[in-house]
Amino acid sequence: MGKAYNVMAATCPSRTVLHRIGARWTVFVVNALADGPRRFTDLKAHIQGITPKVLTETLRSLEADGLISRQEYLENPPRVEYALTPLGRSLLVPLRAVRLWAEQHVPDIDAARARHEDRAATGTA
Amino acid sequence: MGKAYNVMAATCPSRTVLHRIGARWTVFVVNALADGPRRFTDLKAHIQGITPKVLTETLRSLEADGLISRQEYLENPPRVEYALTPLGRSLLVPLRAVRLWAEQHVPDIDAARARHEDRAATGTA
DNA sequence: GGTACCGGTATCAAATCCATACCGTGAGTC
DNA sequence: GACTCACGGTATGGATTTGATACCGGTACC
Repeated sequence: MGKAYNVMAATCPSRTVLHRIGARWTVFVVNALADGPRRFTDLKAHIQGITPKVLTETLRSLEADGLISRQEYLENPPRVEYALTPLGRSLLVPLRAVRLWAEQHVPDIDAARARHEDRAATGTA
Repeated sequence: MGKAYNVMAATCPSRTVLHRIGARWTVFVVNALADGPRRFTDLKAHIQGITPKVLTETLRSLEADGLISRQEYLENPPRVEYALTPLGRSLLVPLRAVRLWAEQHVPDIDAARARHEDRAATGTA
């Protein structure tokens, strides 16, 4: 069967999937859970700059899509652990590649941006 | 040297790179250019649902980051072609993987969403 | 002269994202 | 028994992004 869905079609369901993946913080959360379950506060500290509200929203969305699981322990103090599901772990593969690409190509992008600045400053010539 | 940048650090430059990659339409545009240069109107038609404004913005950003090139032909009628640069082509590799994942896992995500709906409707039990 | 195509802009509304502050529960603590 | 703290979040309200729709200047064609 292979490719039944085509992302370029406006009505294709894969659109909504890609939308979720492309959401601002998905790649961070999924990568952060790569090494095992983490707690809310732990995630918040690890993913620097994320606000609790956005983290909550991201986690809820990912949970709704079956990419992560939320396990509540009614201990003391109450503890909540988030972990990747098998589906989430399969997404980790391409997302890790994206993260790696980003980390490896910072100099290239920076250089391109500098060149662009130059060209803009010098005039359109 | 390998990994000099860490995406999880708030101040890391790789953040801005990941931000650009994760922008709403980047994955579509880069994938759309996979098979060779395309013209503005062609892109707009191919990437269904994108508005000209957003397409323009996305193309400008990608150009600034050196991921695509914009070639203007002063012929008649005037023609503008966008193409991936070598850097953009290297990004194509992980992005194509993301696209494939999205296209392949639609049923899984749909099923998860349905389960989630169910659970929400039935009550928290 | 009127219409259509190309490569976009302009304008304004809507969705999203973010910062900051706050809440309820229970534990420790004095 | 009031005070404070950590955990796992919410509430609020503003900034940023995204989107829909309409339009523009230039040229060719009819």
